[in-house]
Amino acid sequence: MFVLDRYGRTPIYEQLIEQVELHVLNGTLQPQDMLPSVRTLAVQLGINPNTLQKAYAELERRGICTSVPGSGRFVAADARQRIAGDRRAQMSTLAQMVRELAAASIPLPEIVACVEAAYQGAAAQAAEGGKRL
Amino acid sequence: MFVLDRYGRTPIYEQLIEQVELHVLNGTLQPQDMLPSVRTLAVQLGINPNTLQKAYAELERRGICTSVPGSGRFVAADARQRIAGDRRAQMSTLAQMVRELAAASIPLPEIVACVEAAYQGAAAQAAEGGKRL
DNA sequence: CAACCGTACTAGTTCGCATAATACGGTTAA
DNA sequence: TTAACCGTATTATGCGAACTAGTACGGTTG
Repeated sequence: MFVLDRYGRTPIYEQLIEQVELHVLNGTLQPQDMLPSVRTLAVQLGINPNTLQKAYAELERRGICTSVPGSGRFVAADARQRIAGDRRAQMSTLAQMVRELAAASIPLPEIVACVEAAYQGAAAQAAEGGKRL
Repeated sequence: MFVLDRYGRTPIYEQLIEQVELHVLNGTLQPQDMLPSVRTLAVQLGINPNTLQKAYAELERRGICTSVPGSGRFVAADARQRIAGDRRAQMSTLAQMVRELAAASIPLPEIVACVEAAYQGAAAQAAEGGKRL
């Protein structure tokens, strides 16, 4: 359910945040679902519980999940909307990347084709995920 | 000519690499142009010569510039092509980002519009730069 | 009561980045 | 030729972020 890159530059806790969000977006994690507990998932991934705690705390700060001490941690009802909102704001990053490609004289159609292909691929995968529900 | 962000997460030496490449792409730096010397630029930017050395060494490894000990460091003849090639390879990163936006249910037309706008903006800026040469 | 859950805190390690200081060899021009 | 540049190399150091380790406390569940 979670795959970590131990050697990249992105911290583990950010990778965890990213992956939880992706699971929420593609429906693997639904509202009210319980997230794996700090201890069990830490053991399963071979990382320190504190690292996981940090990721969960950040997810909670973003309103993507809520914690119930003694019981567990659950996906918020409006988690998907919150994440989608954040992603929309992220589009400025996409724009920056496109500007750099433009500076490299990479033709616009090539970029657009790449974008559309990626989008179609993701949409297909989402449809796959939908069947599982 | 160079602007650094001292507080961001990206290392200074990577920012330097990025900016040199951008200057090559937009024509501020032309083939055979001499790059600022390690010492002078280090003083000018208020950074350590070693940090600059690291950036220059990486640029050289990529074949974007060549060093002539005792004389200076110069932009390679095919620097622009090399950078453009690297950027083309970078498009997988762009695709990944698009997939995430797709997962967030952000409509494709919205993404494409953003891409085209960014591209047009960059193209316009490139035309501006061209006039200066 | 036992076995979970989240939470909090302190301490210590590791690693990359940046700095500091110094030294060596080659080129250029006065 | 000598001074003033150039690139290059080496060693030591400081620093902060990320991560680990260990421990402790309170709440919930069965």
